[in-house]
Amino acid sequence: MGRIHEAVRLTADLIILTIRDGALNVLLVERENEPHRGRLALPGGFLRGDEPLERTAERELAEETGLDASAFRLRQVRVYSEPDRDPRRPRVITCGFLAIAPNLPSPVAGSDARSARWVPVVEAAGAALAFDHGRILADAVDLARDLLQFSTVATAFCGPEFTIGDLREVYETVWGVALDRPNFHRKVTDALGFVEPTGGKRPSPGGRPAALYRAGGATELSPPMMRPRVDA
Amino acid sequence: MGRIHEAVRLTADLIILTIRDGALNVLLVERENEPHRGRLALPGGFLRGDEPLERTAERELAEETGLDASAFRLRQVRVYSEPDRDPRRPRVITCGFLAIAPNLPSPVAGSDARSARWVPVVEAAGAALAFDHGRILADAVDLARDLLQFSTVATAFCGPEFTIGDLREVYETVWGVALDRPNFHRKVTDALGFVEPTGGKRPSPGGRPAALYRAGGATELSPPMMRPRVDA
DNA sequence: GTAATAGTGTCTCTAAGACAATATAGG
DNA sequence: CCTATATTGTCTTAGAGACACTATTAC
Repeated sequence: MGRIHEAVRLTADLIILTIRDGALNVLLVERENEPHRGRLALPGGFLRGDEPLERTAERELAEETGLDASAFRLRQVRVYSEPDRDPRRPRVITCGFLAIAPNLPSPVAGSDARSARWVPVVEAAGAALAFDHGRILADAVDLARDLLQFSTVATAFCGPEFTIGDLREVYETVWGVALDRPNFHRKVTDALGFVEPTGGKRPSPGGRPAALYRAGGATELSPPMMRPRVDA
Repeated sequence: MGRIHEAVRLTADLIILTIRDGALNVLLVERENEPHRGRLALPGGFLRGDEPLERTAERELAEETGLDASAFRLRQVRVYSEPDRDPRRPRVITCGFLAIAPNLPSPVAGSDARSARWVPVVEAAGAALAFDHGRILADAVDLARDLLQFSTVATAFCGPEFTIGDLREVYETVWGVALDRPNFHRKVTDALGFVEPTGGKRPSPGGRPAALYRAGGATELSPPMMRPRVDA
């Protein structure tokens, strides 16, 4: 085989999003090796042996967060193959994988990455992440915003039981808009398979207690949750 | 670097869709080399030197169709990295790129691929394509169907000038449904930036001549063109 | 005239959005 | 009682869909 078909190395980079303290957060690690040593970066790693790239992503997810990767649905964001995105040779090309996580108890129970921590997305977008991870993060957040519109993934940001108010806060946080409470409530409870009541209730601070729900069986959301028009 | 990070080779495979004789067609080539020699496959090729994968795709598009790749908008479908998808070693991992083309004059004016030809998608889905190209094609067609819904790419299936009827046939062909003519007409002409009239007309077979339009400036379509509900 | 296709008008119905009103808790 | 949050009700309006109707050509 000719040298013209340069061999490359592939990595899977993870964009693990969650909501903490009312803000969208992403899991970042501090790089311990060159290049970009000490910079914040998305967790990720090299494709190994005979695994598909999806398994690479699952493996890294488990290593970085200590969570069972099978509980998450990973989604490809896209491939990043600019020749200068990584100075190493042979070239390093990556694929972004989006994961949506509920609010996790400790900062991160992960083993491998002692330096892993949650960072608000607005803050991460301001910081200069390693490689082209800033761009990858932005693309993943865009994807997440679209997913909220047409699928039921919003429940993945919540725990096993949640209130309609919790779910509304997910939309408001990820989209950065305020939604009408009564209309949101009706829309969500009317959509088939989005949420189903558990029968339980949770007290609200100084108000009527909210009914608890769990995620329903549907993955597609129809009619979609319309994002309010942005009048530019 | 340890052997654990096996080097891989990357290819870009193209799913070039067009409409011919009222049917959705895809450009396929007959493989001239092993593996899968003689089988139908998507056009594509290896990443070369220091180019990004997008340029690989553009290059192959130009080589296979003779068309200027800059006239097309290529979209990543996704990465296919199953270890057994290609028997060659080192592993070959590919990324699908969707291209939407107007009805081209000759079968294919391409230079390199003498065996390139348009194949109806329904026929290609039945035939056993090389590698996992059947799956890639199916994913790309799904993506195209979604794009019609939320973007203005339908005009890319048409030439520089087209009638509303032409555009309606694009939707009907790709979605495989019949659409209401009056409602479609109003919807398209009312949407901002979707189409703009050229002032010209084109005679219809035994009917009132149709006004000609060209693609408008918008890329997003809002409100989206709703695909009729499928009652499974 | 008829046939065929292009385009307009109008009605119904679903669903989004605004917002009033009611329900249920803690103080 | 008041306050805060959850939930239901009601009205308005945008837009999808059905379909009658008009317009413009070829024959």
